[in-house]
Amino acid sequence: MERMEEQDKLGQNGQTPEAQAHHYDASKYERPSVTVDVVMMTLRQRDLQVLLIKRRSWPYEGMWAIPGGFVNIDESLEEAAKRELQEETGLQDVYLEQLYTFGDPGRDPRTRVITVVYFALMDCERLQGVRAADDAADVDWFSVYNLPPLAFDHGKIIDYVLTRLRGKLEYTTIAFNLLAEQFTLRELQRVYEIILHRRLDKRNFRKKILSTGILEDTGAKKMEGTHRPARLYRFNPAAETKL
Amino acid sequence: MERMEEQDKLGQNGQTPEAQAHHYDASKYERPSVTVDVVMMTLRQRDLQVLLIKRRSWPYEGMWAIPGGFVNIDESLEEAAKRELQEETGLQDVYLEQLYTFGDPGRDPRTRVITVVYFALMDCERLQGVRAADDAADVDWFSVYNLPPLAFDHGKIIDYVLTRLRGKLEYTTIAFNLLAEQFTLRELQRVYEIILHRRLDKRNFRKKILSTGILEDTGAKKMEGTHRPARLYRFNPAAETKL
DNA sequence: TTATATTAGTGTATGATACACACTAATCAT
DNA sequence: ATGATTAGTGTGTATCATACACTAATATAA
Repeated sequence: MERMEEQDKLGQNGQTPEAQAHHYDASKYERPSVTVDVVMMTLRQRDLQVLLIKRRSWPYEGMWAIPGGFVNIDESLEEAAKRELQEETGLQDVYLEQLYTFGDPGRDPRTRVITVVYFALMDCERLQGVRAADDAADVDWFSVYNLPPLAFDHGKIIDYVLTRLRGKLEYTTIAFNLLAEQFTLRELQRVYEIILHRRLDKRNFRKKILSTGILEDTGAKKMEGTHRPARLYRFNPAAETKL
Repeated sequence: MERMEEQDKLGQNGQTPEAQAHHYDASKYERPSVTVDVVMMTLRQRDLQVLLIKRRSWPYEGMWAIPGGFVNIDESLEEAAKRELQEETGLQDVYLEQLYTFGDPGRDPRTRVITVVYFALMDCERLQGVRAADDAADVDWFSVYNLPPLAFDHGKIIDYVLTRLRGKLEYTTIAFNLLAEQFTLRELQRVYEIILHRRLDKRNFRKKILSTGILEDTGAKKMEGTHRPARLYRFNPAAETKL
């Protein structure tokens, strides 16, 4: 009955496993590496897009991958994800959510890597210009509906993000993170349509959203193009009710 | 622009971070430990209960904790959780789901520990007798509605399990994992009532469950007590429709 | 054998929500 | 003034959620 050891995961003396290694089979306590990967998504060109980085070396050389990096010893997982986000897009204060942790041995042929996957949503207006100069051709946005060959298990990870995003769209206010501060109802509807990948009825959509009271009319209108101008709304987080 | 290193998480040569330590600030690559914790839940005595282990040493000596242990270098996270489950309850083929990964520095005062939390559901009939002899008083079942003082951030973790369990109850067939193969509709209703912690209307509950077609009448009846016997049903996973 | 206690099992009416569907309103350009 | 373009609006129908009370079948005890 190995419960004694299991109960007190780090042994009786509070030392790390390495310090106890001479008591045990050392391989038993060989440690996996921990990374965070961040799936960054935005709406561009009426499309749901994800940021990918082109790998320059083995393994999966030349394939595209989700950005990620090691968790430093003194930062939380979320801090690591935020750092990653900042390094890749220059943005802070972005919606960030932990998704799932992938840790199969063999998912990385080099060594055992356990990766905690976060996903981030940002509106592309804030993204304008920021890091636009960074077109060294090794980082780019791709449509989630038309992805290039992906390294590691990253295809599976993006599928999973999409499933979760669709699920949360129905009962949370997550969609607002993909829009600027002010937006028209049609723009909001387009967010839903692009993510759910199907048309929605305009009247029913407006009725449903407006009935929840999560939108505030700014009074302003969006004058653009040769047609009737649309009211601009703002998300009212105070009325954080369920959809 | 640190993208080069970030992109290729393990460096250009495929070696582990330790092997590269002389190139870098070593502390940057000091590695956290990774454990899995398994929140095992069952229905006993008309109550939702969780398995806890009493700590025998610092930190949190004498407090109760969720069972957990290191992830071995060659096993997947799920395999580690299954192993943990097997060690604590002797059961295999139990419902197991990854919940969330907790990794704040400081959540364990000894060293940096990132823990991937799984939760497991089991029916207490299978649990009968198994490991019943194991009453060394350092492992026991507790009502989730009346928990003892818990070590680490384990209170938060159990809260989180309960929230997720309640959410999934509404739109999945997760509840069946807490019952034996055959059960009456009243027993199923009781599972829902105990987890949601409120009374449900008998007629509406039966109507809803039966209308989904996920139950199969076994033909048998449960003869027990001095009252009308109840039909016994079986879960039909073929009709894995949504609730 | 009859009465009693106990839980199983059943239906209907009402309100709320989801869905399908087509025309008018306001602006810009010509 | 006209045409092109997108914004904005309401109603009827079907489906689903909810509230609610009595009869049925068994075991036990008188």
